[in-house]
Amino acid sequence: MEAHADAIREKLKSKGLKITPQRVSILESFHVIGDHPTADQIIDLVRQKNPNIATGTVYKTLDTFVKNGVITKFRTESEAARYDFILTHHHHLFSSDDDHIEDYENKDLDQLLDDFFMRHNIPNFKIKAIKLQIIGRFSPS
Amino acid sequence: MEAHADAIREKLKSKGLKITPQRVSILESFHVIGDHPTADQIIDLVRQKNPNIATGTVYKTLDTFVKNGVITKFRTESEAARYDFILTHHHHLFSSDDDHIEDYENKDLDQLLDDFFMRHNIPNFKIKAIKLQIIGRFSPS
DNA sequence: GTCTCTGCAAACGTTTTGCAAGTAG
DNA sequence: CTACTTGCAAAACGTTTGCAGAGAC
Repeated sequence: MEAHADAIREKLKSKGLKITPQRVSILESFHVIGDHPTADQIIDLVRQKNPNIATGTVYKTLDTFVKNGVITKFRTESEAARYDFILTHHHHLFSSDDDHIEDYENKDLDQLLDDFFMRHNIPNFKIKAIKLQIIGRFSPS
Repeated sequence: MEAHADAIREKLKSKGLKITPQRVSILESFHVIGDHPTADQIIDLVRQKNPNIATGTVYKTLDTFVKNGVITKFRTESEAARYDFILTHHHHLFSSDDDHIEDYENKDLDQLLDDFFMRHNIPNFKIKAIKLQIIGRFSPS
């Protein structure tokens, strides 16, 4: 029934995490919401199928996933943290009008930045990662 | 006594904001804390000289300052928002070990990014600003 | 004198915690 | 069987709000 269920079980197993219905539900929700959900959005969605799931459980689970490299967590201008199912290095486009966020991935850009900082070393600082926050306006396509 | 007091009064006046001891204290605190303080750090510092200042007042004041372009506000991986006294466009270096943050400003970098996105247009998106989060490790100088 | 700002306390939204009961392995 | 996970409720944390009194201009 759920197309991603097997892949999700595999992923949990490969990280040495126990497979529970709650965990599977939470990971499935990323495929439905797609975007970059807040904990609250995940709770709402998961409760449609599993009304008894506790708020604390979702937070603990998301935390476990972040710690085990299943998902990542980031923050925007607004209060609530957001979770990201995509693990490969990427940047974000932020709408200046609302909370909408999209991914942006471009190897040339990353190469350009690498080259730049190779040439312009920052004193007493060793770069581990560079993330761009690209703020602007989405226009209807 | 306070070296920056006059400049601060000028700045408030130029923005059409009333000059109150609380507002002056809060702006002075940026020169003491230097870094990128949280509201909480500002409250602690301001209370050393002005023990009666209310939490709500500090938040409201910081908000007023942001709205009037006196300071800016941004978020990091951690919970609390941070405030920035520097208004010119700049990027941030984030310590991967602790909460330390430093500014990074480089016109060449900004030019490089402008050129890049001029050549690589993002469909249905109009860029307004680009902020780099440069994550890494500060080494003792 | 007017209008804004301040202090206070209550409340809000998000997230964390402690613990007893439940469940995956 | 054991260790980890869940549900629940309380509380912690950062922040916002409403209001009455105080203060800047």
